[in-house]
Amino acid sequence: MKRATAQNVAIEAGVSKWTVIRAFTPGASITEASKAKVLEAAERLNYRPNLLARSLATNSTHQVAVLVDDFANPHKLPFLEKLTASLQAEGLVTMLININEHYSHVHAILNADQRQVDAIVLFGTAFHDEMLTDHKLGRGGPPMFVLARDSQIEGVPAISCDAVVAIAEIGKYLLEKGYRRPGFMAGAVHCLRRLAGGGTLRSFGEPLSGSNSSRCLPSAIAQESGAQAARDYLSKIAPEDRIDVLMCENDALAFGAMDVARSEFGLRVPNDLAIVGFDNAAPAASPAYGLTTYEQPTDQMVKATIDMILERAPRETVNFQGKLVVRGSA
Amino acid sequence: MKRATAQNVAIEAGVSKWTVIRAFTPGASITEASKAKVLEAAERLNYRPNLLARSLATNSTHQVAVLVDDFANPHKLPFLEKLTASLQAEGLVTMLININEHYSHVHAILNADQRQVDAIVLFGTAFHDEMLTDHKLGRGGPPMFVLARDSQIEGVPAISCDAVVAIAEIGKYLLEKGYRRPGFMAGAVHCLRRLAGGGTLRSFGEPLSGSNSSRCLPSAIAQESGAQAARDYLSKIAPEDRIDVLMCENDALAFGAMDVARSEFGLRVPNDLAIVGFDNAAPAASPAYGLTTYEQPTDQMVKATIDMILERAPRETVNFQGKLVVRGSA
DNA sequence: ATATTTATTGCTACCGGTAGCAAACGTGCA
DNA sequence: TGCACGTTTGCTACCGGTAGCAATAAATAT
Repeated sequence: MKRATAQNVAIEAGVSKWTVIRAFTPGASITEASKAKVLEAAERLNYRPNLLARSLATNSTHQVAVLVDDFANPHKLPFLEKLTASLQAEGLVTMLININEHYSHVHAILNADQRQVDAIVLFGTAFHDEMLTDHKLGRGGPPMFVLARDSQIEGVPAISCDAVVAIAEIGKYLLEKGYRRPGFMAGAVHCLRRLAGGGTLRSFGEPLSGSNSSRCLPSAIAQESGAQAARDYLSKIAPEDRIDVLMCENDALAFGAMDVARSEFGLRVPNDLAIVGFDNAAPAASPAYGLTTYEQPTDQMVKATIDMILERAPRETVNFQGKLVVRGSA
Repeated sequence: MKRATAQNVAIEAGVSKWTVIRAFTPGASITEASKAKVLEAAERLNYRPNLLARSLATNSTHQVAVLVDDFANPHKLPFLEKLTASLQAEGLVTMLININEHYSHVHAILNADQRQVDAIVLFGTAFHDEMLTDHKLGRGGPPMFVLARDSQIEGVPAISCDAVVAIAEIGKYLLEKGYRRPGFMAGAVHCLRRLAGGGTLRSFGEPLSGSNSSRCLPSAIAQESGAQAARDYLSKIAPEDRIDVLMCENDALAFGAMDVARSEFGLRVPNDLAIVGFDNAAPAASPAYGLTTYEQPTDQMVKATIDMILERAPRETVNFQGKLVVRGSA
């Protein structure tokens, strides 16, 4: 059975299709009598307005594309929950696009654009292709935003946690605690880093002043990668030459590293090796890990993103301050 | 700058808009010459077809709504990753809808329906409201599927992991290991349970034959709830009266319970209390937990779901067999 | 009772495509 | 040169709504 249209309801109710539409348009000019008549007919035919047609006519879909490329980070899930819930509260719906080796950013953006989404959110994902950004989407394309990562792209605001402040705060804390030989573990997805490489280490080195220089362990983003990177490092470097604290770009890496350090190398955390994460993912709070980490102000970030999408706030890069969550690991 | 339409390109290229459309329709009847002419003009104007208009005309959006209500379960994330990736590989895009106290199933289904999605997948979510299912969506609505949970609803096929087999297998294993006093912890979201209440306990009780009866600890789904439920139970029941193995409806509950048992009650797992989860979520593999759990065949389930959506397979409930993953916790 | 204002209803045109028929075009063959 | 045939192009009608003007009905003023 084909679905009923406004026209069908109109015939059923003995009015014109525009009257039917009005019955479904809040605040439209229509008498109570005909509205009731229409609603009754609509009920009989089980009519529900076609939002596709409306979107076409009004040039607004109330859909927001959210691109994610790192499903390995457990932190993504609660963040995604907040984001979707908040979007829905504003009448927006989420188009979730998984960026991977078979489905590139360009692919995703082009697709979202053709589907006429109201905005595109690069969630924890950034990319370079200026050619696309500037040219293809310059002309009437949807606005783009980068969430939870910094943006290198002109005209694409970023909504993120202030990495410099975060690093400084973590560094200060570690320094006070007496750590002097820090190491940094970064995820290696897509050439960009949330806590951008050099800058990070320098900021961290600074509070530690003349201390030993930092070491960087590259890896892909994921718990298993964190484990592997830690394994490589610990088996290669003699105990006396090792770092005394490991900062990880995200908690997933930290969990992997901690697992390996404890169970494969018998190291005590934090005594033999302290570990700091970033995100305050759920398992960090569990006594099994007790990870000292840094919590992003996700509520603020989500709110800011939506405000920009709805043009309730200027569309420009903003940085929020997170907070250090001290637990047993450092 | 407004986006270019086929009509604009047509004028630019000196042809009719239908020729423009044909240039963008694979296999359409058009000469190489005019196709090149059109593509060049399209490039100049930065034309990209409007999929909204196409969807309206073809009556197919290539969008699939995925409803999720339990973001607290870490298992959802990799599952969601697979689902989105597989959908995208088939040219389908995911509309992710977050079901919560502010946004009900009915709300979500109605919205998805009005957006003309090609299918609705209740992912790990089930609901009763037959009134809606039968009446409202009976008439030309999108097909619905329940993924990773069983379906009570007539005409809504479920794609899930065979719970009876799973429970039997777990029970058999635990029996062999000598456990005799099992307890079961179920999530209490929305009245439905994946391993439906009574049946579960009976299946589990059966292999344990004449042994002590099972205990059920109700709670909401989430790690914190698991912790709370375990805390309540352990502080209330004397050590000698306690269960010897706790089966949890999902890993998140198991993690919470294990944390509490170990760190708050000093119990050794599995010696003092064995714990079994369900899902094989990422942290289960980590030495920090080493959780014995049951892995759902997610690949098969996702594939089956998509086959049904695309009508490559009959739309009927299917059950796949998972496998027991034995680790240290039981 | 009639004129004037206002609320309600119906209308045309349009959003940007698709489907499928009809005309125009070229080509091969008689 | 003329005709049949297949290809290419253009056309009308349509998908299911929205916008905003015009006509009509109802309410108020004179």
